[in-house]
Amino acid sequence: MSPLPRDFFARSAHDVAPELIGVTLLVDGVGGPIVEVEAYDQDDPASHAFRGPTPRNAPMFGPPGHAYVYRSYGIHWCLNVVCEEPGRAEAVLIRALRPESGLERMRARRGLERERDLCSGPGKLCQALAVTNEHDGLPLDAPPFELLARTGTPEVAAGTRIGLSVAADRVWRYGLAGSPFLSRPL
DNA sequence: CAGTGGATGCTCT
DNA sequence: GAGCATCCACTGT
Repeated sequence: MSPLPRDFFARSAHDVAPELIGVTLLVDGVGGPIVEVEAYDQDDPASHAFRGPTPRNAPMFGPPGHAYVYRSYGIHWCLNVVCEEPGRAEAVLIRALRPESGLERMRARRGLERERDLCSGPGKLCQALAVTNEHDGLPLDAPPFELLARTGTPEVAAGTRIGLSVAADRVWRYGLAGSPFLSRPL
């Protein structure tokens, strides 16, 4: 597998999101192919970028191809990849992946055995891959990150996003059709 | 299964 | 001071 092209993220999050399904994400060698993502753009009331730049969302207004990591509900971390429609702040939330590499490290970090539950949600995924605010703003084409292009063309399904109190009806969630590693079916 | 509620900390109003 | 881009344990069918 080869690294993603450098300009992969220099596009709208709506174009990038479905193409991330099947891309392998590794952090310090731990991870696997992405099976679920959600897109967020600047005109989106559910997006952290909606109300303009703040200290927290600064990476979203920075160059594409970098990580945006935020704390969720005071407990979990969530990982986004920053995209760039020219002049806009956009990102794709990585919600789930199929555990493939570093299974034992994932199990130890999660305190779980079941493979299906290791990375089936944004908070779980960050715990399994040990992603924290220390990764906020880091480039995705340099260690500890590794993104490997997919080899085939997976069947991508779309659905509504999860856990939102506004703009919950937008069909901006993408996943590998039928995968048992999704946070929820599509 | 489905539904409910608590944990917990930070950001922005 | 309110409100989270969540997860888990617990309840009740």
